[in-house]
Amino acid sequence: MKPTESELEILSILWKLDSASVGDVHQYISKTKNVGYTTTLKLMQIMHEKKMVTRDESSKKHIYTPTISKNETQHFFVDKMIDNLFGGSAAGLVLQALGQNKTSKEELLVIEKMIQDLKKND
Amino acid sequence: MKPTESELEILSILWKLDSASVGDVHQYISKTKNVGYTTTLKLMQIMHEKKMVTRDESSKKHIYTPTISKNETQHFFVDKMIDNLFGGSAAGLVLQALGQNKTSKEELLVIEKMIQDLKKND
DNA sequence: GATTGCATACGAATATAATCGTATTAAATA
DNA sequence: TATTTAATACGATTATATTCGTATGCAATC
Repeated sequence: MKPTESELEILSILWKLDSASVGDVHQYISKTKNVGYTTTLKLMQIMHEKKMVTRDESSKKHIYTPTISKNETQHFFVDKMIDNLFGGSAAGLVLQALGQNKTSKEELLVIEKMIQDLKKND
Repeated sequence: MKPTESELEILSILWKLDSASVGDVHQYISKTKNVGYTTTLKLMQIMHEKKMVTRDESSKKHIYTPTISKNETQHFFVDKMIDNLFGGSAAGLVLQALGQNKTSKEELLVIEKMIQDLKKND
C-alpha cells in the first residue's frame, strides 16, 4: 500500500489522534495548508475506497481509523528510499541522516545501544 | 529541485556513469523495466528543460550530465522523510533503518565511529 | 545522390493526484 | 413541522507524470 503525499499527511494526523472525523483532520491540515474542506473529505473518501482507513458510519459524522500502521508505512518508505537512493545500503541512509541532522546526545546513545544489540544478535 | 520517481531512476544511472547518452540510460533501464526508447528520451528532455541535467549537443548523440548531485538529492529526500514520517527526528529514521535491514558488522562499526565524532563535536 | 539507420523533437493520449463546487441528506432547533 | 446548519456524495476540473507514435534530421554507406 503506497499512500500519496496528501494521504500521508492525513494518515499522520490519524495516527496521532487514533481516530478522527473529517472535520478534525481538516482543522489540523488548515493550520499549515490552505485547502477546502471538501478536498480533505474527498481524499478521505478515496482512502476509504482504497481501504487505507475504515470508517464508523453509525453517526452522521463519520469517524475514520487508519488500517495501516505508522510503523509499516515507515518501513515501506525507508525500504524504498534505501533501494532508490542508497544502492540498497541501509548504512548509507543512516550516515546521511546522522550527518545532516542535529541529533541529541541522548538519541545518539539510544542508537549506540541498538547497534550493540545488533552486533550481538548476528 | 524535486525529481519524480522516473527522474530519480535516470539520475541514479547518470550518477553512476557521470555522463551518458539517452541510449546508454535506456539500456540500463531496459534491464528492469519495459518501456519504450522515446519515453526515456522524453523524460530526459524534460529533465533538461527543468535544468536537472545539462547536455552536450555537439555531436548528434547528445550527452547528458546531471546538475544536481547525488548527495544533495539524498539530503533533500532524507529531510523530507524525517519531516513527513518521523516527526522531525532523525534518530527515529535511523532506528527504523537499522532495525529493518541487515547491516553488516563492518557497516555498524562505521556508524559507531560517526557517532563518536558527533558526540565530540557537540 | 539515394537509401538506410540511428537519433532527436514534439504533440497527443493515458494515468494518477489533488482541488473544489454543487447537490443531497440528516440532525438540531426554532 | 419548517428552517437552518452541518455533514457527506459525487462529478468535473485542473495539474502533473508517464507513455508512446509519428515526423524529422543527419550522417554513414551503398
